[in-house]
Amino acid sequence: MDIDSRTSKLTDPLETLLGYQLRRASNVMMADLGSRLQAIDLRPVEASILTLIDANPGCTQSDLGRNLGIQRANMVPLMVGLTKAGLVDRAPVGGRSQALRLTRNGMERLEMVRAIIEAHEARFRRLFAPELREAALEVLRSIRQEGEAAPRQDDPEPSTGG
Amino acid sequence: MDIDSRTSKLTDPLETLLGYQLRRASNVMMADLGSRLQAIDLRPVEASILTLIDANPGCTQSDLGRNLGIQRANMVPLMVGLTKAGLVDRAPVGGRSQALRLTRNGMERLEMVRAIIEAHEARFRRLFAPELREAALEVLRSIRQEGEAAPRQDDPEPSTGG
DNA sequence: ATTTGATTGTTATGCGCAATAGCATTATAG
DNA sequence: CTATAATGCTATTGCGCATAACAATCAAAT
Repeated sequence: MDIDSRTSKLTDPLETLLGYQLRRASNVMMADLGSRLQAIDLRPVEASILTLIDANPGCTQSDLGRNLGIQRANMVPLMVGLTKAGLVDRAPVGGRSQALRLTRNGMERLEMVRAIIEAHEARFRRLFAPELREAALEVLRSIRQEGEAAPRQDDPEPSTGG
Repeated sequence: MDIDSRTSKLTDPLETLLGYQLRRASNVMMADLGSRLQAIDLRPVEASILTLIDANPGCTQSDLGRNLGIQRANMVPLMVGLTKAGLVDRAPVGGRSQALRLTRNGMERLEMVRAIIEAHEARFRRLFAPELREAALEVLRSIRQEGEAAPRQDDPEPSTGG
């Protein structure tokens, strides 16, 4: 190898890989959001769930799972937690289904979530040239469709997660 | 709620969030790469490591960790695995450090990795309008810098990971 | 030259997220 | 009515990442 063998900066052939950059950028944003949400004792997934329930009162936890790409099984402890925390109310609706709604506490918490998310998004949105913003979101959505439509040969449905 | 209460498609206020879309897109790409790499018995992290060692022969595993955003402690089982698999060679170099190099097997495997990554990247790169490609990578890199530079108040160094 | 500090590889351990398989309950379609 | 499907749930596994601590070795300071 060349000159700076002993420094810690390596030449990085991964820098040009879309998948790699996407992953690291995503991790950075998740870390930022996570640390902000800690202040109101929520994790990113939980914030997503509150947001979704508010926009779709009466939905079931299976609905949420499908939209967020979370397995039914993994939704259980999540919803139990939010319910015990008094943020979500579950009302039997016939069948095994339960209609989900935010409690008053849940709505108040959601307001804080909104403020936090706004600050968080603003921090990073400013890195995008204005003309790029909408286009970027659009491309990201198309990547999702690409993968969720044809997960390659097998059937291993998405992993995504809220 | 409105008309299609009972369908599984919810109205999704998260669609416009950069962080959310980034995360889901990243998960899609990781899933795709993961399933492809399974064919040659490697995981994405391992493929990254092989790539990095090849580009920086003689580097240490701490170097790799720093570049990939992986904790020293978590590098250990990774490198043990790759070494036992006969893909990487570790030679003491003074101090506790070990100089890492790909074995012949490692180089052959890396060739397969390259082909796989190329196909994988091509699948998704085609979703980007050509003018967007370089700009997009650049923005993603800037997001990384943003987060790795100022992880917010505390010191919780990045989580990223290869 | 000896102490101080930093770095490297390592062990152990815990937490969070996601996947799988299986089960009981209830609604719906034939 | 019966077969099918969907919902919520349990249990278990594996992976990724974090922390704390430790021994070995080098580098710098006094």
